[in-house]
Amino acid sequence: MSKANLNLPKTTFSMKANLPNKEPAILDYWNEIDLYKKLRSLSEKREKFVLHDGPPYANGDIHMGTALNKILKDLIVKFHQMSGKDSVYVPGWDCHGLPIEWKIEEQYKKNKKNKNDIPINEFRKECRDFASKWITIHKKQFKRLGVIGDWENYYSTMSFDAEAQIVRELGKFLKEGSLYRGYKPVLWSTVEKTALADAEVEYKDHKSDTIYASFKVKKSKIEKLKNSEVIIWTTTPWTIPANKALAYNPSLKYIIIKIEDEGDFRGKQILLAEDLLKSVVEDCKIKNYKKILNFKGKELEGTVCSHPFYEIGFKHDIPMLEALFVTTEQGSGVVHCAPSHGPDDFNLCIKNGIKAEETVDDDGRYTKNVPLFEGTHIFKANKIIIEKLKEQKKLLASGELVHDYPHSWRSKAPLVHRATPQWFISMESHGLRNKALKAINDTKFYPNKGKERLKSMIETRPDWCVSRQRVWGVPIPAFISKKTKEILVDDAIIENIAKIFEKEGADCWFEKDYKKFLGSKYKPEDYIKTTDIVEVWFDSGATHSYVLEKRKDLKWPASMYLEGSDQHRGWFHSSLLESCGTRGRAPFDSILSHGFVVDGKGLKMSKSLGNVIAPEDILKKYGADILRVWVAASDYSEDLRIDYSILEQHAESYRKIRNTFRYILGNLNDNFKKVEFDKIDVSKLPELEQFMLHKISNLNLNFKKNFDNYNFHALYKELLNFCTVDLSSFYFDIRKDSLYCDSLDSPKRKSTVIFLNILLEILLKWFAPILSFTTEEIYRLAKIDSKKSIHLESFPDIPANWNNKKLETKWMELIKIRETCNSSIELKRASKEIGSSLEANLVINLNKKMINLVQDIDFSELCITSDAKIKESKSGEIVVETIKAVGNKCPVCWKINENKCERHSE
RNA sequence: GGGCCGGUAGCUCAGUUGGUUAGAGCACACCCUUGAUAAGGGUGGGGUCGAAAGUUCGAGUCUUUCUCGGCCCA
Repeated sequence: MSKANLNLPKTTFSMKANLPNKEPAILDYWNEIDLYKKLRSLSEKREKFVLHDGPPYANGDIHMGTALNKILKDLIVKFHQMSGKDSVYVPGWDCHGLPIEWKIEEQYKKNKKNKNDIPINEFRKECRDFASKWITIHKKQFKRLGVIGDWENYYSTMSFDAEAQIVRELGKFLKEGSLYRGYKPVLWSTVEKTALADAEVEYKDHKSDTIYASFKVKKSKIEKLKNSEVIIWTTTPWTIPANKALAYNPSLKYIIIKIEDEGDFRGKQILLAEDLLKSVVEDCKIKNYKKILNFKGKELEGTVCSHPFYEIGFKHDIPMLEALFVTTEQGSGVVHCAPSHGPDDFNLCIKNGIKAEETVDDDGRYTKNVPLFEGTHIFKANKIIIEKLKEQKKLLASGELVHDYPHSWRSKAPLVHRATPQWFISMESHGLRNKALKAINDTKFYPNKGKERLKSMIETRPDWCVSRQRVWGVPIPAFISKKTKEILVDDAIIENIAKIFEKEGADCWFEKDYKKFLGSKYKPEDYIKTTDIVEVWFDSGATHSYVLEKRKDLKWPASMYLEGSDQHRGWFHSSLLESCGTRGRAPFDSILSHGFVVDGKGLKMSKSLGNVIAPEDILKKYGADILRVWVAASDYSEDLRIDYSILEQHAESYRKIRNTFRYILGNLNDNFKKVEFDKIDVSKLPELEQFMLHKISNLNLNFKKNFDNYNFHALYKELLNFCTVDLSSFYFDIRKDSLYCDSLDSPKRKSTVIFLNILLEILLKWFAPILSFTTEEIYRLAKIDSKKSIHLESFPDIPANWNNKKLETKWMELIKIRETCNSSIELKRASKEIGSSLEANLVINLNKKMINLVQDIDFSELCITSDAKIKESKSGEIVVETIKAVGNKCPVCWKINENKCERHSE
């Protein structure tokens, strides 16, 4: 061995990653070899793991949240695949719905076209094309992240199969009887005679009539309230005929006062919130009054009033209901509730078993459900109502108020909340709520807190409103009898509609002639075809039925649903309800939810704050593997912070890992030789290698444990620490001497090479799900196997005999001694006596017991010094002396010897 | 405004049922190396555990209030 034939590392694996350039080539390669197909045929007979993709909305470029979601999914899919499952991933898209409809309308607006002039199916086609366009774009963006899935056979909620199955699913609720027609307030324009979405609403000033009206108390636990009247304030007097309840806040303080002024209210007692007494007295010009009683709102429980128009035919009871939305900002502290004319009112009433009804028709006129006022237009009703209230001595005051009020963006006309006929799925009629709650109990949640979150939502949610008055969606496949007004319930018709949709898509529903849906059994002239569409949460909530159940490569239920934590109210929620309603259990075995992406300070990303980072920027600057590291290293159970300094930290870690691989490859000269793990005679290896195998064995146990709990950030950290602490600064540093300066046939060097081969294979596999591109680069460069891709591999089986607890105890001691040696060397270095540790000789003072433990250990090897001697001492303390080595520096191994170098002199 | 979740070194994260002086890696500083070299090694500094009050012999950990942030609802 001479200086000329030193075994210095040599590799074609570059130190610089250059990921933004290299990754696309690897993507091409995966495409070329058809990796997804290979994965499937490879794992044909294995147990399935199905992560069912929650469909993103096919609209707009992906953002960090979507990138996080897809990468996290890909991590889990790959981990399961490599742990021996058939881990199938079929991406999907959510396509129907208002935002796309809205986009198309915007385009019309720009071109001065009117939506109403366009045939419905022409409009729907444009929506479909729009969604398709975005699916293509998304697909490319998701693939770029390294996500492997069945991109060619993705699913979408607008495929004909999906549209047909959504009809069948709805049919099941219809047949069961839990799908019913009811009423619910929506924002309505009486001018355009249509419902408006939030995005179509403009808020601007509007002058409203205001009134203080009174409701006589009929029944109460509070004795003094029995002769009193409850005061309400409203800016919509015309809703008074639709009043069904009054709302109070249980935590507010209320007061009863007696009015002593002349007029309709002389001698009457009225109830209001104490905090609003001053403003009510002022508004109503009450001059003389007496305070009668104070009490907490809670005591109002069970109080019932009668309608101000009781005497003229409004005989129904008006219960007082507890509601937190009642505040002391304005009014009287009691809110008048017309469930047909306000979302708050509606929700409160439905919770208390009071249903909304159709009180106002499309044009804005009272219906026959409103006695006395039928046919009157609501915009002309205020005056009449105020007059009637006065007549009934129930009007305390009236006035006017200019305030922010919703208007139609198109006609600029003021809007109203109006109860319109809607389709609901009952939470109670067929025990849906209980089924869903049980299903939650049977589901595993990661993190566990998701369980409570979903449960509390299901516990309190009202019936599910599944209809929308829109065009871009699946039609509600129902016919209503002209004669009996009953809904046609017939399995054969539903199946017939579904069959037709399967062939033609749902567009055909909107064609004039609907005879073909009814077949020969029913006459089209006897029925009205509904024009509502299904709300999109039902579309996506039913994906399990047309994706998981229908596809042979998948299974029902899914192993996992994985989405952002907002989906507890979204997809998790709707999927759970849909599936419990139709199949009696959840469509998933487990749910994993992740937090939101926020900036480096924990603030949400927004254009106005200027803290938005697009995945595209990161891909250009760092590459997908860095983004994947960020996902793996972050704790997804909370919000995930990201900014360029955070990314820089992760890029730094990546470089460390990359250099770990580079060291191994260099010392193997890119020449990997497969080692059969269970054929190694561990006891024949040097103790250092035995110890490292033990480390691997330990790490493997933690790797599995962390994967079982989907604890990726812990898993990644352990891998990273292994690279930096155990390998780079310990094992690699020590073994450089043997690798560089021992002859190729030296047993120690050969053992080292065996270990490096083992290490390379294991590390590559462990890192593959995270560093999908980099591990593939190495896998191909080092020709690890003929399998064509690292992603076709499985995690290594670590032989049980690699674990060696006894050796670990011993080596923990050795490492402690090594640390003391380093401290001692550092002292000499600081005083400039030595530079390199090879310029040092060590004298290590140990007690008898320790000496016995370390007798076969060469500390000059462990500490990379020229010499190390052990001296016996009495004390249990480790004391190390560093002495400057004198002699000749061997030109080969650089060790300093008084005599010739034993290894490197002929 | 309400419900839920969270705040531990510059960053990413540990921190058991309350119990020594709160840990790791990265980053940083200094030194060494120049045979992993736009690499590698060594040593070291750095925290009022979001704030305050309380319970306790003892609080990062339990209670209350406040504050900041996130999601959902209104």
